[in-house]
Amino acid sequence: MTLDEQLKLLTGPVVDLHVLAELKSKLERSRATGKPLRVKAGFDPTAPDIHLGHTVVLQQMRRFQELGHLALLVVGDFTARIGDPTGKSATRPPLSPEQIELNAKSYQAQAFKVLDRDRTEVRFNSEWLSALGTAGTIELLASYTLARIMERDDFKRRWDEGRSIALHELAYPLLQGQDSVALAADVELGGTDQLFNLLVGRTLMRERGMEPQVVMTTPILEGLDARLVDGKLVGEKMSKSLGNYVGVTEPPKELFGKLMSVSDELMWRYYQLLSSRSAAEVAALRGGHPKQAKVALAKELVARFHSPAAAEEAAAEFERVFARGAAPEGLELVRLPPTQASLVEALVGAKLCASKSEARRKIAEGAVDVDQERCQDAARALPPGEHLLRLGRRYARVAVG
RNA sequence: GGAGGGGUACCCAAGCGGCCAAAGGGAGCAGACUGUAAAUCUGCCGGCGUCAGCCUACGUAGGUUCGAAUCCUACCCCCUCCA
Repeated sequence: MTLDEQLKLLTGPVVDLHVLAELKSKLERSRATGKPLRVKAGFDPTAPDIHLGHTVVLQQMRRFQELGHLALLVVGDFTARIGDPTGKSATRPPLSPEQIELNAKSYQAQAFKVLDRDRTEVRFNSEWLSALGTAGTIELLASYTLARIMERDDFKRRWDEGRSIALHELAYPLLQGQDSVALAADVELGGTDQLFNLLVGRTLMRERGMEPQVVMTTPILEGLDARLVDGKLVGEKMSKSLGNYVGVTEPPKELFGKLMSVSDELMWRYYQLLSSRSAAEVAALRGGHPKQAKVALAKELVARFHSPAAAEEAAAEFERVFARGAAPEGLELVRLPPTQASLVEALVGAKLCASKSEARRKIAEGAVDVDQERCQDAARALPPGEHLLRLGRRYARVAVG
């Protein structure tokens, strides 16, 4: 791959880049010397489960790995005691060491679904930050001024609004920057909300007489409900609390189904930020049928977080259930006593409806199939034996008697 | 401490004595359409009920009234302004 091609690959999904020329020369030098670049990304072990949004940075890291570079995954076990104030309106409570360790473990396990383990170094920042000591800490703090720290938007806002800012929070960007110094990072990656912290790392390195790291930020991933409005993709960020996320540990069927439900526009966004496919491959998919592209994306991600076999299975099941309208496999048989042999009661018993009233309504709406045939008779009784019920996309198998 | 505004169903939000199980929007569910979706259109959207009706609901507890989400009293909780 030529240098220009590499640059194109690496900068494609990136929002902020400081500084292109430096990235270029670093890549050139690496190629000439055969020495891989040290590409750093840090995370706070504060959230135990990660979703696709968290993997955007990892995916970017992966691109570097594929060009032969080294990923430095920094576990902020020390800084987690402070809590990154980014985007937070209040001082955060510190985590217990046990919780930090647990989260760090699960995060790593999930991160390696994206990263190449052989080209990754996992480092805990307590390793060098603990060793800093009081003298070292003061020295570190001395290298930055309050005015510069207060340039950061969220600090400034909290200050202006008269909310409290604890002194240790001001140290967070410096400690993160110290990570870069300690690791002699060539590049640091992070979400756009990390820009300030990443740039502090640059400054700090320069002040220590080191070659400053290149800083790249990746976009915040839109959630599943993002839609096209007036030709623009509009949507909240993916987050658990908004319920528009895909967790990387979700079961294959779940993952596949959620990805198939996104709008076409969002699919292309996901391709850009989450897929490992080359630009040429994606371009080819754009020329084909959108559904095929969506299936390919869903398969790729299920394969990544589970296995290729699981991806094939999920795809086949999806095709069977949704495209052909068949009942899914492995349906649990719900047994009903003969006294509850009415269709209405069966729908409730099989948990397809929350109440009999709802069941009656759904039957009247023509939403219910009994043994593959639509039934609009709310008074219908089920004869003894097995029956297949369907309400919308959900099925249930019931046995009467 | 003073002055005011407000608490309505999953969420936002109208209603301000009967026609209110409570407008409208969002979310959700279903139907049509499709490429699986999205967008769009349609229906439903407290519970029970052989659909007449019954029960539970408008911060909490009482009261006035034939009748209250709507009026009164007390209490709890939020928010804004002044000090």
